Amino acid sequence: MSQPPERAVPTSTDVARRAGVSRATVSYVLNNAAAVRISEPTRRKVREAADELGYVPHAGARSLRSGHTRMVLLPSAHTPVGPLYSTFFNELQWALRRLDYTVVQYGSLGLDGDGAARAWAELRPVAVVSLGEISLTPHGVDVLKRSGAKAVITLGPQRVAGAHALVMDQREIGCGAVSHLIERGRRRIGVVMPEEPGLGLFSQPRLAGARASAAASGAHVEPVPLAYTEQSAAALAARWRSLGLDAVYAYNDEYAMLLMRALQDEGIDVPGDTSVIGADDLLLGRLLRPRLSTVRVDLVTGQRLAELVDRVVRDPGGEPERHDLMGARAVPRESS
Amino acid sequence: MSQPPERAVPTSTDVARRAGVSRATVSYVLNNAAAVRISEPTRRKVREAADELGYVPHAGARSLRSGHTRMVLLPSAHTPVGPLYSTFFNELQWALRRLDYTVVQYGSLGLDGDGAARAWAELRPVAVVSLGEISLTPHGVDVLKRSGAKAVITLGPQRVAGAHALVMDQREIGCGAVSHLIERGRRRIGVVMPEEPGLGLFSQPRLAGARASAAASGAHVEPVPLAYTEQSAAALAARWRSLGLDAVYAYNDEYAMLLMRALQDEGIDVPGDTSVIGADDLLLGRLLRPRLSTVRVDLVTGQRLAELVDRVVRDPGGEPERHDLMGARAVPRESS
DNA sequence: TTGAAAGCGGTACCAT
DNA sequence: ATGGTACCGCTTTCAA
Repeated sequence: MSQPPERAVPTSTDVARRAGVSRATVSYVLNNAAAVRISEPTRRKVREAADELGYVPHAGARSLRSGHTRMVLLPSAHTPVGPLYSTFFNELQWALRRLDYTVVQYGSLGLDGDGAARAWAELRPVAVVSLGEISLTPHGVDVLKRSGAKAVITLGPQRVAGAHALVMDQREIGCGAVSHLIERGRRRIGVVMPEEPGLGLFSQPRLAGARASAAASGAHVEPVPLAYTEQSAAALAARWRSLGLDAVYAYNDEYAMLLMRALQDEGIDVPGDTSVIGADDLLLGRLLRPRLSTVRVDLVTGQRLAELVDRVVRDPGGEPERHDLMGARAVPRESS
Repeated sequence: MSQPPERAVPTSTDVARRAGVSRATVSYVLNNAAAVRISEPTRRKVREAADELGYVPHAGARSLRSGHTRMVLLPSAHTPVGPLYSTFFNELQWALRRLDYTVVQYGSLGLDGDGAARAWAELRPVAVVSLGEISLTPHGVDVLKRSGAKAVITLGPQRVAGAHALVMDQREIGCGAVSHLIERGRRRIGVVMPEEPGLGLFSQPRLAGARASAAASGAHVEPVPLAYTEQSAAALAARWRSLGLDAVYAYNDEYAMLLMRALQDEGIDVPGDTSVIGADDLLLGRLLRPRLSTVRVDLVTGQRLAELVDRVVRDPGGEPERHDLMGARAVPRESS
């Protein structure tokens, strides 16, 4: 099929030569240019030539000429965990494609905020939608905008100067969890803080929300570190009684399941001795006994976010908006 | 920060003017060109000017000039499920970046094989590593190679003509699971087939492996459709006894956990009446009682795959190789 | 209806 | 040590 002898990549010049027309005509035909009328026979010749050569236009050359792209760049450091994010992500990509954008995820693992922004800017995306795993600085936002990005949108716990912010206030999750526990009469509440790196952007605001909620009713909140391993959970369970807590909000359902099992193995009754609540409403949480209470998060739909991206791209003039996008509500089951 | 009045994107010409040098010098300095010697004061002036302007080179223009890119494109349709894939994915991205590649995931949801290949080819990636969620055709491979891709690597259940194939033979998973069940003395084995779309590329070969393994010992294999919902699991459990099966390999741990719980709720003893085994070795599987047996999959490390990509890019001449990359072995716990 | 030509931003050869 | 310049592939204006 493909010879080593470096077959040259076919260009529009090759197509033109093969079809016996000029490069201009090739461009007109292949882009269905409305402004000019090209005869049907010519169109066919051009298309055939392009097909036979396996011609594919060079996106870089095109963007160089036109001065813009239709690329929406989604930075991704850790691929987002959980079905919540992946559903959202897929929706967003699908909706953006329908709006005729090219959606590209840029793996930015191991890049700092400004370095990442520079790397993204090299691709001249028309929009950047950051899910907040990588911390975008105000300076990074500026670099992107100077490089031609019409829309820089952050979707995360905090807003960033200069960017349109879709604030997913993670505090609401911690708040919802702890409020529920307090309603259940709990007063000394542990909040699991995952030890895994990269989760701080989520766990910190969740803790803050938990604190706020507790402060309002004079309850006590105690951060509890936990790694996502059985050993770590067992160790925590072993010293659980000494902590004197009567409830725990365990970051999300996965950590909650892990901890709940460890507590049970230690002979601690859930929810009798200790209430447990997670977050994300994973199906698996319903399989445990007692069924895991959780906080359900209502994320913005990918569809709506795609529409916002498109609106900002078309009219970049507007002031950076701030939207609150997340609703969180406790779903009591049996573990609390 | 950013005015509506369309501030022009700074180019190397702007940097040159501001630094009082030529564009050539700017290029030399910013790329640390070894061939030419530029005085230190000039270097500083150029760098300062670039900084002040927020200059970021245009990747498209660069690739146009140089005739190649360092982009490795990873098509992604459904973001891969499970910690196995995401770990692998992150490793791969990280390792490729260390080799100085730009890693980009291209969301291809809703594109057919050839359309997708064309879309990818427009970006002129130097390599494409397809995880097999999108079906790459031989023609698609050819389009990519003609557009300059040095390496087209498929990582999936089947090989594709023209591409280097890293065959992850999913059959081994089904084979490992069913062999284990047969060793345990089981003879009538259900194989869960997820009803969710997009999983067929994985579930079909797993079933084939299960069949192959069963045929060798005269055991019976029965495909059992199951959706990832509690209702579906309950319905299946309700008619379980009528199926007359004494074991089930449930695609992966998530489906296995779901089904095991439903069977238990139906009063069916696991593993007494029915053995259950999953795959992927999720931590959560160990939290259930009985602990879930599973098949652990040893995927190629991202590091090694990155090295292969790099090798093929540097020496594209070689014949498409075929590597077998996956080892699978049963991890018996308590459910089988 | 079609073609010639300029120019987008960056690189690298060849002069100076 | 630095500058002038041709060229990469594509689009689009203008002329024929």
